[in-house]
Amino acid sequence: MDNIDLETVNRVKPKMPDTTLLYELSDFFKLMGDSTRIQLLWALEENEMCVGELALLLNMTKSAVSHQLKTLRSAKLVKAQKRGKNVFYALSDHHVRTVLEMALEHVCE
Amino acid sequence: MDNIDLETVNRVKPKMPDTTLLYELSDFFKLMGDSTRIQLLWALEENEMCVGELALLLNMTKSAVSHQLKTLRSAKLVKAQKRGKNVFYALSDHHVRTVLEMALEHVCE
DNA sequence: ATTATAGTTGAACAACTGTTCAACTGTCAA
DNA sequence: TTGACAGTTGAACAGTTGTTCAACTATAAT
Repeated sequence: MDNIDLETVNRVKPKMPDTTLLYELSDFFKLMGDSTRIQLLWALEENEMCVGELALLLNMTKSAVSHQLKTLRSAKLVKAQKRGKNVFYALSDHHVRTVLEMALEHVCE
Repeated sequence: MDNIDLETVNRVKPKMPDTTLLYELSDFFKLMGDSTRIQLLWALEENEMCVGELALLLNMTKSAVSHQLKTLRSAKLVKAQKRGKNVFYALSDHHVRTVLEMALEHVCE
């Protein structure tokens, strides 16, 4: 006696995402799953800004902001450009806006 | 002497999301930021399934699956229905599919 | 050259997260 | 009623994550 429908399981199994894609997907969502990083992306959608400006805007230390920018940068979501003493950050991927808007639609209902 | 452009900061500040929305957004992304939960949602997009079937499909213990289903359920992303000895889970929000597809598009490039 | 500012870095710490394990509830069959 | 199965639950554990702190590099101004 077995309450499991093996047919269903076997039909769905090949439709599951492969491991690589799966981890890319969850890594992307993990990246967005932090309020500081969302704020950074949100702000940079308005204007490129340097670390000090972002720190002032979010009321955080430059160190904390810099750490998170590094994370976003290594995920290729933002890019950095040094000008004089400052390092200016800007969005490098305009997919970000779309995904944020989709999530907003989901959350606001 | 101050290298910060206060005008930019003051212009962007009012455009930032308020605290509540911010946390709703990041909580939603946190929810998607786990490969097990993505697999569960992905599978349930194909068919409602009971805990045992999902555990078999993902090659995990029923306990682990149950814990994650509880998380998804309290976020209203899935709903449960008891039938006999089994508890069948199904998607309760078809926004999920859209968001997953958007993220897929982002990741696959 | 010296000093001050902008930003980065790594270690440390606390908080959080996902899985496991064992004990438990509830349902069906014999 | 007894036993087996389906699922849930909470505690415990290890692994991860975000911020802080202090030390550091690099650029610009005097």
